[in-house]
Amino acid sequence: MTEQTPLRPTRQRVAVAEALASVDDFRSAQEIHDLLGRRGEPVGLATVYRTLQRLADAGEVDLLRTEDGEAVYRRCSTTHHHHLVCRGCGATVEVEGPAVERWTRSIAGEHGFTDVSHTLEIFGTCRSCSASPATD
Amino acid sequence: MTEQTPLRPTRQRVAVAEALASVDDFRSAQEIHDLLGRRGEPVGLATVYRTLQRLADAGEVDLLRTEDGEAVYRRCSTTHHHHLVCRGCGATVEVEGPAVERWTRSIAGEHGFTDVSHTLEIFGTCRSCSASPATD
DNA sequence: AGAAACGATGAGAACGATTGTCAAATCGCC
DNA sequence: GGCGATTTGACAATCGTTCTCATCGTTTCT
Ligand SMILES: [Zn+2]
Ligand SMILES: [Zn+2]
Ligand SMILES: [Zn+2]
Ligand SMILES: [Zn+2]
Repeated sequence: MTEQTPLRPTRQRVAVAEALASVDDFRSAQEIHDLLGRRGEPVGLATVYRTLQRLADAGEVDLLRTEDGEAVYRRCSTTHHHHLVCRGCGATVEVEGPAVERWTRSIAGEHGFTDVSHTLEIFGTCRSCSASPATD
Repeated sequence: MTEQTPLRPTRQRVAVAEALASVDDFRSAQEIHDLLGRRGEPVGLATVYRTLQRLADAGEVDLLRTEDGEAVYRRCSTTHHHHLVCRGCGATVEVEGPAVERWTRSIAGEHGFTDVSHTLEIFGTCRSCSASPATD
């Protein structure tokens, strides 16, 4: 349906994908851009943005917004899931909750809503962060 | 604890609060600012931003981020709840789900996370919007 | 009342994330 | 080896939001 032109695996796109694969938490476009620069395979900022958007649209990476609205991306499993994210270090755990899925669908149905989607993120302080006060 | 100086009910603050009370869906700071302007009681944009933040901090309004990261506010009930929002017209329904609350807490606990909070929003197309194709 | 003290306001500058522009580089293919 | 289509990246432009700071309104002395 929303069929795209098959995208080309350019050096830049590969680099962005690898950068994402090499970290385990959510990163912003700027962070990826910096990471790549430091790593010696510079990719233009605009290209990083474009690539991340494509990946997100294609469902290959998850996108979420930090509390101050910044977009951050993460390479995740492809099945539907949610995230448990540490506010301190960003450590992320993918979680699933069939009951929640059912609940959102049914409550939306009760109110006559169709074409339903949802966002659900859980934030907290992970074990190691509650041990060490904060390396700020 | 996070005790603030008791804020003063200035004309501007009252106006912002009334504007929020007069609508039933989520609105951005800019929208509130425009609304007030049109309504004949102009309030500086910076003041609108400041006021909305205060209200949100005080828990008197709910804040959420649109898909493109913009902050939008709504006067809501003061108990913990979530939202069912129409992507077409913005119509909003407050919903509660004790089971979800329990689930998030327990899953976070299982992973050793403490100090847990969460966000959960449901989006869909409301009855009247699925009837009329879209006034775009 | 008059003055100091202090919070509150608003016009405009500053900011930071994101997107747009467009000429130059790269690729697929003949 | 050339050509049109795609992609890139330096840079400008946008846009929501925050900051600055001179000014204003209240409250609190005196
Ligand atoms: Zn994920
Ligand atoms: Zn889900
Ligand atoms: Zn609400
Ligand atoms: Zn909840």
